[in-house]
Amino acid sequence: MELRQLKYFCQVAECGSFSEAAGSLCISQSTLSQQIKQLENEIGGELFVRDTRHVYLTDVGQALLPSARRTLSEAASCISRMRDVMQLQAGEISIGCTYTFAPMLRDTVLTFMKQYPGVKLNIHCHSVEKLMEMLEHEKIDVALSYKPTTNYPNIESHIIFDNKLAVIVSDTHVLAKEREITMADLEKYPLILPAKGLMARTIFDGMTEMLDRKFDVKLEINDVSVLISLVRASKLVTVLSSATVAHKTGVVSIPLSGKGTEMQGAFNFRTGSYMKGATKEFLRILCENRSLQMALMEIF
Amino acid sequence: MELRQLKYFCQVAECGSFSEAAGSLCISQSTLSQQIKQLENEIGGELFVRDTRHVYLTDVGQALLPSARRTLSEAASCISRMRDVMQLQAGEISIGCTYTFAPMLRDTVLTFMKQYPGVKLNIHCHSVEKLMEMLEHEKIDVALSYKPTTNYPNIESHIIFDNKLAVIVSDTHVLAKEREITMADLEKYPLILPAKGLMARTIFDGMTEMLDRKFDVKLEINDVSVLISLVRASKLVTVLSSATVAHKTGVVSIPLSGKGTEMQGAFNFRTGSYMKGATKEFLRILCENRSLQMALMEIF
DNA sequence: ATATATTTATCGCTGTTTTCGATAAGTGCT
DNA sequence: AGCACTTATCGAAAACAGCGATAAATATAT
Repeated sequence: MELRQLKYFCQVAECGSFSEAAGSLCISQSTLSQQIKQLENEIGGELFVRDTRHVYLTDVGQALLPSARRTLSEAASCISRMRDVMQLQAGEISIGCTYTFAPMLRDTVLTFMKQYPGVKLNIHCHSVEKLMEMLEHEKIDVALSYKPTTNYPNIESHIIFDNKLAVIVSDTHVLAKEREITMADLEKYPLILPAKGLMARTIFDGMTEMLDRKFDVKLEINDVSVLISLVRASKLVTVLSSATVAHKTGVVSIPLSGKGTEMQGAFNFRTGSYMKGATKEFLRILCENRSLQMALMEIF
Repeated sequence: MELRQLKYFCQVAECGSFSEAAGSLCISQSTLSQQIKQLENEIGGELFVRDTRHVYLTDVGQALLPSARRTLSEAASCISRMRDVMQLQAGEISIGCTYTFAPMLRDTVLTFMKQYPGVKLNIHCHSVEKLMEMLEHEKIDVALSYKPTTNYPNIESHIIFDNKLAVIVSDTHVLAKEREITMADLEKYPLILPAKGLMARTIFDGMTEMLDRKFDVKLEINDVSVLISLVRASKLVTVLSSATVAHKTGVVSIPLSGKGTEMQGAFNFRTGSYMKGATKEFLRILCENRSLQMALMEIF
């Protein structure tokens, strides 16, 4: 049994005539006769009673008709669903990002949802390590984060902006007016640090591990928003990528001198793997919006 | 797009491998590759991403998979529905009968329902004329009635028993003991007649139209049950086919002498037309039961 | 690094199937 | 009886599914 035969069958049932059905199907009447006969042979029963003037459905034919129509309609919906996905009118993508990157996604998400209302967007905020694992297991299609310092196999990173680790203080802090701050300067102030696992902390640790600095670390915390609000409301000092506080009020970021402060904003995806059309679109929109953020970046 | 290709596609998606899918489908891997490629060409998009080790669904493929499965399952249900109907495990038939015949159907209906619980039975009680019209318009598959006196084109009658018009009286009536009654005798008693349209009346009118009889008709009624109960409870006399009162108590039927008293019980169906398997079965059961009724018939 | 094994794609060929046009056969209508 | 219209059948041609062999690619093993 093939879809072609079901289509032929339904047409004959609708027309009540082989010749008329053959006409509207644009095939010869003989072909139609043969195909119906073949279907009947396969089933082992007659589908039509052929009066020389008309054609009637047998009880078996009557049983087949609604089922055949449903089958054809399901087949049609196969096509339309695929076309919808291809035209980005349907489907679903999952975007991963670090908590630091989440605020940057706002405009991209809004633009994407507006442009592709049929596509469902799933956003997962996690640590870089968790994101890389999710990428590997295909839980997400792409991950936005600072480029991981460790190398993950089968994962490729595409850098979208360069950033540097900076010192963050309240805008009323005595350091707020400085043009640049050294690691030595930092020893003089009470610190509050992002918890281990966050990229800023990883970079910071990388910078300090060769040195013999003694910092006055008062607190570690893994929530960047809370970290920033603590800094804003106190004389405490922290280090974060300058982009993280780009939109925040009440705090300022001051370049941190030294080597190894570079942090690269990137999207990460499975090497060689297929990327969904909708994901590509999301990234395209992200990169368009990026120019805005780049401008902000370049202030520092 | 054909069912074959959808089947292949689903198998590849399930196996995650062309070669393995080809094995379980009992076709060569090259054929499978070609068929999937053909499907992809028709759609205008890729369904799988071929890693040399594994095969992954693209977003289009992911969209197709559930739809394809539904389509295949609908196609399978086409087959099973038709098989059910062919094996008389599903379907529906409509039986027409006159009010006179309805009581005779009881046992047939019970046997049929027991034997074919999956088949729905519709029973329509109407006048012979209405039944013939319904037959013509395919509202019913077969009609049970006395063979119509007028000839309907395209309708064939198959006689299942012979019967005669009889005089019906209460078993306490003075005529109850008679062996035979003539038309002349009937003039001496008050009559109650079945209304015009009922077959017994048609026969009776046929017998009297050539004669110049003056009957004392007290009442006409088109409900046979009420007619019989009136006769049972009074000294009134009526005429009906003897079979009609075969099962009734309190009334007796006495042969009516004269010509043209013959009435033939028959099932009527469209000439040349296809008869559903379930209808044939219903009639077979009816005719088996008929032997019982024939025995009753032969009493008179 | 090289070889091996495994996987998918492609090519040429074969048998089958679909399709067509022509024709036969059947039946209602004039 | 003949016409008009239907479906079935036949033979030929085109299209297609399917196969085996082979190429190309790459992960795994050596």
